[in-house]
Amino acid sequence: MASRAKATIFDIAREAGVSKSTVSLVLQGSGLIRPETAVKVRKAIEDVGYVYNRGAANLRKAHSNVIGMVINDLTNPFFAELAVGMERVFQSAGIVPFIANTAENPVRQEEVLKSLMEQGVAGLIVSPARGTTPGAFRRLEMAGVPVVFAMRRLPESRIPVITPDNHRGAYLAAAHLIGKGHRRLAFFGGSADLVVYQERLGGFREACETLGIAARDMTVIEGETSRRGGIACLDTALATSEPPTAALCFNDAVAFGVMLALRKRGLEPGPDFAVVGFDDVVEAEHYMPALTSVSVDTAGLGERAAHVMLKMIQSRTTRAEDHIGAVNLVVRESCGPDRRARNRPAGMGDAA
Amino acid sequence: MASRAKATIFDIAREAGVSKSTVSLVLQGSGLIRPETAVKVRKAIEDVGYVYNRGAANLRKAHSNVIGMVINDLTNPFFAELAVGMERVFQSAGIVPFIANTAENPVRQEEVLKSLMEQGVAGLIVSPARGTTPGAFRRLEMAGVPVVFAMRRLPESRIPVITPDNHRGAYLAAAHLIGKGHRRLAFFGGSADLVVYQERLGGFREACETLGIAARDMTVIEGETSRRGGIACLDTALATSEPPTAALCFNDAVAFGVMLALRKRGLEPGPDFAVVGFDDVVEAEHYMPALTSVSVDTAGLGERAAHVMLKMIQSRTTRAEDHIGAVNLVVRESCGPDRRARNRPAGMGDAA
DNA sequence: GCCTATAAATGGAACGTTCCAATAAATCAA
DNA sequence: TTGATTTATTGGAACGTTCCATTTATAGGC
Repeated sequence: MASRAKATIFDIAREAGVSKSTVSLVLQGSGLIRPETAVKVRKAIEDVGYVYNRGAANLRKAHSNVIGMVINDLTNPFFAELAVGMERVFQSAGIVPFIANTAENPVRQEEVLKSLMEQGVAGLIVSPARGTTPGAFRRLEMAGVPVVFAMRRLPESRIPVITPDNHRGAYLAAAHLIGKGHRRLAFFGGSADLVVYQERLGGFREACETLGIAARDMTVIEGETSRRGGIACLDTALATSEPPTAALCFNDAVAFGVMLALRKRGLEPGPDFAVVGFDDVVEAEHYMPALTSVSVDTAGLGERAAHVMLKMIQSRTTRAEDHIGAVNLVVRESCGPDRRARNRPAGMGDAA
Repeated sequence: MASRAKATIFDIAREAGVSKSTVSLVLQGSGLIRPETAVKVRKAIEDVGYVYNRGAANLRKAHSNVIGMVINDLTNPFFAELAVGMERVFQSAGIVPFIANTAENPVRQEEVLKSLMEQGVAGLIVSPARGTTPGAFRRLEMAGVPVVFAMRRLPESRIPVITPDNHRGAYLAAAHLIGKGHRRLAFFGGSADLVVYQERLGGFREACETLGIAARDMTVIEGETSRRGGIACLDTALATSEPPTAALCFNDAVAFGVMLALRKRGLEPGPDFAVVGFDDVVEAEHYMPALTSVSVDTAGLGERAAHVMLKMIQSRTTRAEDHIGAVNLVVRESCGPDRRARNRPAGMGDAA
C-alpha cells in the first residue's frame, strides 16, 4: 500500500468523494461536518496512509505547536531529570517537545537555536551553555519567540528564569557544617562565569560571616563541575598548610569526586572530612556513604518552567515572572557525627 | 528593529533591490550570483532580522534535514551517552538532531513517532520502548522514512539494527565468574519481552553449559532494570535454599542495586558475593568497589548508528546492514579475589 | 557593427495546508 | 409556496519557499 508520492488531502478528498476543504475540517476535528462524512473521510485517510504535513499547515497558521528544550549537558542526570519534568507537563498538554543538547558549547548552542527558530518553534526552554554571550538570544527576542531560562540565568537578560534558591541552599549547607563544629570550610568546584556559582558561593560566604568564620578560614577552589573536578579540588585543598575539614561542593558530581579522592587517601568521608553536595540527584541517596545534599526538586522546576512556557504561548507574551524554587537540606551520612563529640586528637582548633 | 510580521525573502528582496529569486539563490549559497550582489543581500538579511522558514522550503524540496532520535529512557545515563555519540557525528555533518523521550512507554512512543513524521523527518534513530508492538513502525515504513534501531531490536522486523554483541558479552562475564571458582551463578534483572534480555541470558546459559555448570545451579530472576530491581533480585536469590555466590546483572543499574543490597546485609561485594554488570557506564569505574562490567562502547555505537543513517538518507534507501559492536569485559573489583584462595583479607575494600 | 556565448538576475508555477466567503441542501415559519 | 434560517460543503486565495524557463546584461569573435 506504499504509494509512490506521499498522499495529500487531495488524494483523501478524491478517495472519499468530498472536497479538500472537508478533509481539512475533519483533520481539525471541526464540529461542522456531518458524522457520517467524517467517518468516510477518516477511512480514506487510513486507506491511503496519509501523513499530516505540519510544515505546510504552519505556513498558514503561523502558530506551530513545537516547543524546544535546549539542554546544556544531557549526560548529567540532573539535567536529564529537568527535561523529564518538563516533558511530563507537555505530554499532558498533547505537545511533543524536542530536546536539543548543546554539550555546554556556546557555538553549538547558536546552531541549535538557529535550527529551532527555522523550524518555527512556538517557544523555547533553555538551560544556557556556559559562556553564552549576552547577544545570543537577541534573534529570539526580535522574532518574539517566548523563551524561559531554567536553572541558569544570564547576567543582564530580561528573559524569565526558573531556578532554585541557590543562595539559601548554600547558606543552609554551610550552616549545617558549622553547626557540626567545623571551623575551616571549603567551597569546591564551579567557576565564576556562571551566575549560579556566584549565588551559591554568596550563600556560603554569608553563612560563614554571620556564623563567625573568618575569611582566612574559607577556602574557595574553582574547578570542573564533575567527579574529576572534585578530585582535583580536594587534592589542592589538602595540600595547603591549614587544610579545611569540610567542604560544600558546587554540585553532587563534584561531591562524589571529593569522596572518591578521600577514599583514595584512606580517609573516610564523614568522620574524617565532611562533604555536602548540591542538587540531590538520585544517586546521592544510594552512595556509600549516602551524600548529604541540597535538594532542589529538579523535576518540579522542570514542570514549573513548562507551565510558564505554556502560559506565555497562550497569552502571546514574551514576559513572565521569575520563579525561585524552594530548597532544603537532606542530611545523610557524608558529614559524619558532630565534630565536637569526637575524641579524635589531631589538635583541631575548636573555637567554641 | 523587531518588525511586526516576520520578514520573508520578499522583504529582503525589496530592501536589497533584487528579486526574491536572487535572495533564494543567495540563501542557498549558489555560485550563480555576483559576489557584490550577495553581499548586498546578506546585509539586507541581517537588517530585517530575517529567519529562514524551513517549513516553507521543505514544501518544495521534499527533503528535510531533520533527524530524530527517539530514546526510551533519558534518565538512564547509558542512553544519554548513546544520544551524545549520535550527536557528535550529526554535528559534524551540520545537522541538528532532535531528541525525543518515550520514557519506556509504547503509547508515548506512538505519539512521538507521529509527531516526528508530521514534522517531516528525513530519518529516525530509535531505541524502541519496551512492549513496542510489531506494527508500531509500519507507518514509517510505508512512508519510506529510513529508520535504524539502536541497542534494541524488535522480534521480526526488517529494520537495520546497531547493537552490541550481547551474547558474547554475557558469555565472557559468566566465564569470568566461573573462572573465579564460582559454581552457583545467577542472572539478575531484565524481562523476557526484550530481545536484548534473551541475547544476554543466552550467552550466560551457553557459558554455564560449556563450562560445566548444571542447570539447577543457575538462578534466573527477572526484575526491573534499575537499582531497585537489583535489590529485589538479590533478596529473593538469597532466600533460596542453595543461594548463588555470584551474579551477572542485566545492566549496571541492577548491579549497583545488588551491591547496595549486599552492603545492607553486611556483605561485601566481591569477597562475599561476586557481581558483574553490563554496559560499563561511567560510574562503574567510580563505584566502591569499582564494578566489573561488560563494556559496550555506547557512544561508539551511537556514532555508528548515525553514520548508517546518514548513508541511508544519502542513498535514499530504507535498508542497511545490521552492525554488531565488539564488547569486552572490564575487570575491576566487584568480583573479589579468586574464590578458591579465599582467606585473604580484603585489601582494597573500605572500612567495613 | 552584428551574432553568439556566457553570466547574472528574474517571473511564475508549484508544494500542502488553512480559512474566508460563497454556495448548496435541509429545515422551518409564515 | 416562499423567503428566511440553519447546517454542510466547497472553491479560491493565501502562506514562504524552490526551481525551471526566461529575460536581460556583459563579453567575445569576426
